Amino acid sequence: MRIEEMIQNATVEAIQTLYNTEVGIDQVQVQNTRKDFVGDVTIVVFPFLRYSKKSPELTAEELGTYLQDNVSIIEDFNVIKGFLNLVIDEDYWLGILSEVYSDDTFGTTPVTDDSELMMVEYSSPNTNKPLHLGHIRNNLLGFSIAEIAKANGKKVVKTNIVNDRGIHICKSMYAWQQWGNGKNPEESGMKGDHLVGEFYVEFDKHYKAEIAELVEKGVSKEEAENQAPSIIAARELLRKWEAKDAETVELWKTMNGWVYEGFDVTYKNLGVDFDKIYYESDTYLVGKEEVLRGLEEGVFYRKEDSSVWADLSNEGLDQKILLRSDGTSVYMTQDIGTAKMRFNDYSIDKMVYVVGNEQNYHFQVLAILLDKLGFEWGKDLYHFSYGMVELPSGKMKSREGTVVDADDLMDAMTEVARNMSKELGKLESLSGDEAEQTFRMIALGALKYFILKVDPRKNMMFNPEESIDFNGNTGPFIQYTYARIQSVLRKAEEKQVEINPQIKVAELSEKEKELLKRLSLYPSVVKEAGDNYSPAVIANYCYELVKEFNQFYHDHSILGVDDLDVMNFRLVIASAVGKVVKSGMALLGVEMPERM
RNA sequence: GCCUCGGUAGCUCAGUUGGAUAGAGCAACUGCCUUCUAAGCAGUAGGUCAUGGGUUCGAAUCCCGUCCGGGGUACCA
Repeated sequence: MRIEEMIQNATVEAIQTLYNTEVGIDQVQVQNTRKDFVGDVTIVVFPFLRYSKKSPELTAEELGTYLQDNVSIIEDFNVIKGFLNLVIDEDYWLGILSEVYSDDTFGTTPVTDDSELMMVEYSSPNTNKPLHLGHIRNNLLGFSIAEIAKANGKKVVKTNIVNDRGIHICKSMYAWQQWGNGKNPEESGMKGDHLVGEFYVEFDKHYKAEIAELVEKGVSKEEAENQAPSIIAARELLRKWEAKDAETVELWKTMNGWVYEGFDVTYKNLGVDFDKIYYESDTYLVGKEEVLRGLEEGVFYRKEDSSVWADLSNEGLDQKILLRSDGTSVYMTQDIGTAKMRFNDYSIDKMVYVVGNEQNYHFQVLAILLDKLGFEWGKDLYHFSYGMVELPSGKMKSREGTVVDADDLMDAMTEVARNMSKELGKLESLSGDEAEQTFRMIALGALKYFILKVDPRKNMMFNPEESIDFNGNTGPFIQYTYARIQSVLRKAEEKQVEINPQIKVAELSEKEKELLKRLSLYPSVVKEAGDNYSPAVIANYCYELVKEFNQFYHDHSILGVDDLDVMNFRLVIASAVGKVVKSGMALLGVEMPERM
């Protein structure tokens, strides 16, 4: 049992005995004692004054006495105003330490046969352009949430819905036909997704010029946007694609193939993966069928222009289109089909969509629509809604080229890591390959930590010039500390020092005790991260732990002490910190280098 | 207009179900590499928690108003 629960239970019991009142366990606030006070955990007694009908000090005194007498690990207590500070027996913390040292799965819950199955959808790229910084946040969050769920004992299926059809890819296809001159990734040496993205931009350039030309001739802007030859051609391609025109489908397959090859590289570099991939081209028809079924069953209605709508005014929302007047499907249609297919394929207990907060409304509607269509899981969907990534220059816009490209960013950061490492004279003993691998690890560690340490729900600012930082509260700082711990452990091994996790020392220093207390928190941190879908909780915990260790490391020599018991004890602490940090960072997808 | 999310140091962010004197990092300034890795450590400085009220033993945190910003708002995804 966790110490917090233990004390909560004992306090409930104390209040029952002393004041003859039943209180709920969650009414007992147990928190870590603030640094400047004596004690390890603190109970706030203000809420109990109404039962004790005594002053805060007296109430705390009474509770403290009871707890000290009845809970074996409570050694002492003191009272300051309404705060009851409890001093926990050192043996308790030492017990945690040897647990961390010997249990490789410390803090995690094993997956069993009857574990809940959670499906996490993330990434969800369009196939007309390469991945950018916004996708990076999505991918890192999705991957991390899946890992955190696993650590909390859930079965997880990571999934990706690829938006491989629609007007966007037709724009790239048309531009390639018109101005591509048969360009392809092999001959041009360009990454496939970048190549296709180039034509998407090309399309937009021509499209804009055509609009301007028409407006010049006196056509209204709205009409111009519909009459521009490029857009008409792109729409024609979409129509031909839906009609399964052989040539069009062939081009579509080829260009998507280029994009997938490119995506594979990006995903691999980013360190994310998927268990099951769905394609919109497979799911949109299922969605259409479902909408038509809903129409027959009277939950949707058709307007005179033959478009299909859902009336959500009873839910406090407005009308939502489900099929266009020309019968083609919209975004929502596809999501209905995808959901149906997924629930057919897996027995999903929890469906999580990792999608930006700009789509909050969409998912609110999706849940209601699925519910209306009779899927009992509809209202249980969880939209993990994360904030946008903003640049100093403002919002990223693909078409305007104001995006930070994912591949470029990773390359640039690796470059910085390499230069910095050389400047610092590090890793000179490693082979070129090993060093290169470490540079990448550091660069990705910096990027992942930077993005995951902030509250996912909030918008975040990314300044490409300043954000590539390797000092302070960063991934590399954590990696660096880990590498130093490994270095100490290697040296201990060279010296043939045996490590015994059971050994005790006469007295714990303040810093040592702080470290043990923090280590004991890891399981509840993992749980909290799982409950709140927040990798940031883990990132911040790891930083605090590592910072604490670094201070310890500077004040306490580990291998330089004469007392073997003390050396042993400090080695156990170092090793335990290393293990927890590695485990925690793995939940963020951050790898730990053995040296750096 | 309506809906929704936000506003904490110059900048980027933390801040436990309301708890003790609001914390980190960056940037600035001071020290510390002959000693287990200085991608580090120690220190100085930097705050009317947007703002006005309310709730109570206690508010950055909860409620209401105002200001500022992001996002959404019927045939883009």
